[in-house]
Amino acid sequence: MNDPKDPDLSNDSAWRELTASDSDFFYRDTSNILLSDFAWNLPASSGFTQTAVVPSSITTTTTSKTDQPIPPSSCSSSAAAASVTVTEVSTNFNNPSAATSSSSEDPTENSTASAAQTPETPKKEKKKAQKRIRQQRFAFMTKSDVDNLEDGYRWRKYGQKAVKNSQFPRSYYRCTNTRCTVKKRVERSSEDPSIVITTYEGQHCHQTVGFPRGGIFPAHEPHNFTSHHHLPPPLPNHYYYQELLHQIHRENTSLPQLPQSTTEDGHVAVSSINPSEEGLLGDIVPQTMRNP
DNA sequence: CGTGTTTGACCCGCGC
DNA sequence: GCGCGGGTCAAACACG
Repeated sequence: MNDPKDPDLSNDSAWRELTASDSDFFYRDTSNILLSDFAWNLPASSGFTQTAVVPSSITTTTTSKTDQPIPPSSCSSSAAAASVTVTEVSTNFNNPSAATSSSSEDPTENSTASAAQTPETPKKEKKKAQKRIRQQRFAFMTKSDVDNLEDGYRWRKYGQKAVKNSQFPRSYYRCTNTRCTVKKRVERSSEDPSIVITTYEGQHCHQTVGFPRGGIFPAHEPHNFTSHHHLPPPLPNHYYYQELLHQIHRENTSLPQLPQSTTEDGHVAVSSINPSEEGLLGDIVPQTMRNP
């Protein structure tokens, strides 16, 4: 609110990392990293051209110099070919507020609150019983001309609100899976209308439903994440981030040539992440997830 | 008819 | 306590 760039992010404890600076937004100006890398599936047909990822527990700054278009429906190949350059990743997985929100709050509460409602339940009582839960959130800043980016999940719009200090309304979506409590908000940046800020809240308890052409992870690429889809819904959210970074690492190491550069703000681009470097992955990627 | 969107009303948290 | 603003609900509506 005090920051016109993200008007409402500052008043939410979940956004403390995000609002520290602009770089906290994982804004990838020209990169081709796909949301599929983070268990979100974004086909090129969705119309987006540039993406950014903001796990609320990760502070990341990136730079990349590729302008190649995103190949449609080829998440794995495009991801492998993507020029992913991680310049700075500071892990905050020990964020007390984040840990609290994920561990002590029952993600099913939102859905059960409505599912358990009987038709004769007075509206007020419903509302009272329904505690407003904040789950961990992360946002994508996406340069796109379409608001609702396709990410492999089906979303049902349940609200739209005008946002103060922004000329663009904010749309509210929730996953159409009745047992899934994931929500997302979509709004355009008031500063740069070409940028769509998509904020995800919660974790999907199911796989993607919409894409016959791929899903989250390609079948030919065995992935640790798939094996964890059997887990109950309330996965620790940082698992996504672990996976995120793991993906980035794998992609980087698979790249024959990686750009190295120094960002404008002085961050030195790191073209690969050595899993042996405990400084980063030691904190966030379990040994079992690392490549030998 | 099923599914998704629109939109006004309502609720809630927070700052003053 | 009050007002503001964000978030949600739910009826009406649109669409395939």
